[in-house]
Amino acid sequence: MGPLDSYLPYLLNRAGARIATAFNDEVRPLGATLQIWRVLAALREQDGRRMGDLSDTTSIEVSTLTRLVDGMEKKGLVARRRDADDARAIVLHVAPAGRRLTQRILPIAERYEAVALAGFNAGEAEILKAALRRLYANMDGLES
Amino acid sequence: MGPLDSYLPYLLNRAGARIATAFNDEVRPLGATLQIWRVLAALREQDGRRMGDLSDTTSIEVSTLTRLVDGMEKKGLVARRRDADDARAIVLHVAPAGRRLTQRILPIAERYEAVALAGFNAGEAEILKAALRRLYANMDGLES
DNA sequence: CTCTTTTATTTGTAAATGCAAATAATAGTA
DNA sequence: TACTATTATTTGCATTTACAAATAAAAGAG
Repeated sequence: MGPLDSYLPYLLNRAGARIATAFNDEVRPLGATLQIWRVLAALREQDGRRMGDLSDTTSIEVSTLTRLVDGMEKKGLVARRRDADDARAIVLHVAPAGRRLTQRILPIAERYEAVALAGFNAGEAEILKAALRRLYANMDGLES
Repeated sequence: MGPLDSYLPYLLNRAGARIATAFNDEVRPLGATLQIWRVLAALREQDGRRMGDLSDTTSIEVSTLTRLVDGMEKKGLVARRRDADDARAIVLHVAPAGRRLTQRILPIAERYEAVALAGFNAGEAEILKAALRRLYANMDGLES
């Protein structure tokens, strides 16, 4: 392996970590965290998701998610309901306070997208995103 | 903000998290962790780095790094020395066991690079890496 | 229909994390 | 030189995290 800054996982982590900590600092005054935002954003895309589904889409480990959701529930951001079709499962729904918080964080999220992609034109940005999707899918190749 | 999987910070985190957990699982049998590897890789690139420098290059928060290095020192992977030029600073050096561990992890790291970039040709890979470096640099634009 | 296996979530518990304060040394100023 | 400000690292402490085990329900086998 050559220099660190030609090593892809390094570059990926470095960029991700920098965005994550800056974003986290910025939503803290709103009483949120990056993890809370991840859950809210996933529910915004589709409400009533199962815990396991949320764990997959947010990349938050499922036992960690349980306790994160405990806190969000106490804050009135979300509500747990038992899934009608499968009593093992819990489905999570946004609550009014969660919707309000989402609306407050959205412009910040949009600003981060814009700042991160400054100097990229639309085509370049799409190529980058496609590459990141491919990269994620490529990791299937390890389950051997 | 549209669908999650067109949101760059999301794609970045998702890909990074997947690589990170898989890698972590893989080095665990060797008595290592991803964080330990990050420090070893940084020292492999340049030995005798300061704690603050290591914190920057590994994206590990400096107080977390202190305790991580405590553990690595106990395992004989690295050694702390006081910087001769500036007695406030600590410089970290790899120790023999650290070099051996690095050698064992290197092929795994190389495999991860290869798997992640499967299907990318050399030019595409370099474009992706350049984009990730730019993205990282773009975050300077928030310090306003 | 009972028994076993699989799936979904939570809980126990130890370790990792990160903010803020403490410590220690250098650099700058009068 | 003494005094203040800055920089580097560590420590205190509360929160977050994650592995493994426990719980609970559905699905499959006989």
